[in-house]
Amino acid sequence: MSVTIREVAKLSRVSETTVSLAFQKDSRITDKTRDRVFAAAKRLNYVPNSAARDLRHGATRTVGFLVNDIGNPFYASMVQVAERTARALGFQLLTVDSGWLAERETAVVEQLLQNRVRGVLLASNEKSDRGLELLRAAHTPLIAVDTCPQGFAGARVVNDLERAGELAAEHLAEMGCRRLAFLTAAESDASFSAFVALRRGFEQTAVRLTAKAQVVHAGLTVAAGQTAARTLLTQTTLPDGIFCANDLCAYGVIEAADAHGVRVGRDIAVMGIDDLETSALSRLSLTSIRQPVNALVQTAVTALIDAIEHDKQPIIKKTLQPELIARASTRAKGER
Amino acid sequence: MSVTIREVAKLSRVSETTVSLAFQKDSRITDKTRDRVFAAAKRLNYVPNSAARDLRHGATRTVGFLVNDIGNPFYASMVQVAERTARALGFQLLTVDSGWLAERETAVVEQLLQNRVRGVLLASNEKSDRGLELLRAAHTPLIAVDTCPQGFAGARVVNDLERAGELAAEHLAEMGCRRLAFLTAAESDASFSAFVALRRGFEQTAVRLTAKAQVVHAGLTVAAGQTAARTLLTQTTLPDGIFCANDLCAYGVIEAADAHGVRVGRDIAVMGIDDLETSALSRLSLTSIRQPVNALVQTAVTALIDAIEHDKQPIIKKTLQPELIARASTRAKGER
DNA sequence: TTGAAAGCGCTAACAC
DNA sequence: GTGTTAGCGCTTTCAA
Repeated sequence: MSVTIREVAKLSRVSETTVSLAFQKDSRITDKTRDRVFAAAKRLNYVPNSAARDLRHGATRTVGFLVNDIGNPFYASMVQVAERTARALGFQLLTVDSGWLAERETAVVEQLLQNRVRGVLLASNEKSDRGLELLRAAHTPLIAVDTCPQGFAGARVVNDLERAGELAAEHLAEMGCRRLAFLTAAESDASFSAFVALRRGFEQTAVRLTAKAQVVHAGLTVAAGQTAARTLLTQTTLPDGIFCANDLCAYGVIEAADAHGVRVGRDIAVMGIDDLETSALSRLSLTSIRQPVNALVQTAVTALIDAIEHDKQPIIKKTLQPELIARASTRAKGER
Repeated sequence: MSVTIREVAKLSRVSETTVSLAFQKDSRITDKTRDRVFAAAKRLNYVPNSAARDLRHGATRTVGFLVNDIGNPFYASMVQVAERTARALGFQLLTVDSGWLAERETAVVEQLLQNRVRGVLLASNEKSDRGLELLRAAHTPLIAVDTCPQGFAGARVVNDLERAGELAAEHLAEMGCRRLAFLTAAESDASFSAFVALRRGFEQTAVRLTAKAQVVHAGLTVAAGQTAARTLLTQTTLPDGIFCANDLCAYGVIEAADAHGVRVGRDIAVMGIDDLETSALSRLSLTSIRQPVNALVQTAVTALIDAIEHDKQPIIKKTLQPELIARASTRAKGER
């Protein structure tokens, strides 16, 4: 197969130990020997085998990251930050994608365990509890990021999504809206804690400030928002303030509203959450809620790796505050 | 550390061999023994250690994917498709992100080699040749996807980006534009083959149909397109047809044009490439070039794994054709 | 049908 | 400062 330490040892006329020590920059090795070893290694294109090293060490230098949908820009940027943070701390990141599916979630958790990841970042809300069970049974250090699975008592670095829901309802009420609606994820995904929290915050505040809010199962894509909004806009009493479970969905609502001749920001207020780069474009100018993704992921990865290095369970419980970014899609009545 | 095959063997009162065989569903093991083994394994929460397995086998079941920027939706969706395709074929995917940086590119290639990936999908255009050299020295099966590094003679499944550039220039010319401009990546990244190919196709066709095209270094983000366009729009003779190296950049151009009172689709035509979901929104309605990402990645991963399974180098050379999606951002003079 | 033993590539005692 | 040796968890002859 591939070049081993043995061949490097042979070529540089030292023992395997010496080669190993040279690669670990052990101070016992002379510069001269080290150079000889490195020269041989380079000539042979030797690359250490991490499986062998890990096996010997009894531990890897890998952390896992479980996300729902890596194709979604929100998760993709989390993965990017996580990878860099982990790398800077000497760990590699193994990202797996559950695709919002229970069965795949267990499959990928199993994959992480087979790979003996030292810790796991959880940004996937469990459909089943099986994955969590497995991780717990393995005593794998765990940190929930972004949102926290229902009934999960462990460490977390999360966005205050209930507060985000409140912010949304408060803002819409303040802008003069009286018939609020929340467009959440598809029926099958709406039980995920993120959406539950958003909904709770939104509904409670809506009830307090205006009236009972309508909840509609839409989805997290432009197409889903569009479809849901089409139905909504043909109702006899249409809502005048719509909060979507993400920005993409809100784009779909805007699209449908435009098509129906309903003026966004005048007849109806629309807002989302995630604050994607495109939401700031003046043509969309979507009011959104920004989540401090970078800080979130950096904090989580750092805490996770710290726990790993100190051989303890992570205990961090941090809640980051969302920020409302008001734009033209939700203008006050007076300004209309 | 973690539970090993030995403990499962002990609990189920068989040898380690039997446990191993049982897990491989070897036909020599009786159903009865198998059940006993599985029961014990479950009780102990045994999960096989893939490092040990791989070491013994002398080979992993992992393929690597090297991308430039996983935060970019275009790459993110490639990763998602690659992961699923690989999983379906019994391989796991190890994704690494070069961040467009030469040094990181070599670092992550080294990481892939240490992990003994059996093959690599290359969607990162090399800044240095070092990464490629390493991979070649290791005889790692390699397939370039999306675009092909300069001077790379190996297997590839690519988009015909030169043709994409032609399509863009042809379309703009047909729409009546006479002063074309190409907004490419930042100076430091513009030598990547993808942008070189786009530029070549665009310039050659522009020269043939209209006049010499202007080339401007912008970048691949909204902000970059906006900045570049601001400069461009204050020129004495501004271009009337702009082709951007991706959709995000084009959004930035539209934003700047709106701000300058230059009417997109009337005074100026703007188009991009990638055809992001948001480009179809009527408020943006960005003409773009669609690349068959799913087919591309599926084909590449399948070919790569096929080569791996048959212990040969991949030889596929496939070029997929881009498709122009005309929208309102580039309307014909007559329709204005 | 099951078990004993060797070895994948590497590291860490321990000896020299 | 360098070498010898054992063993990480697993699979795979080969023997029983």
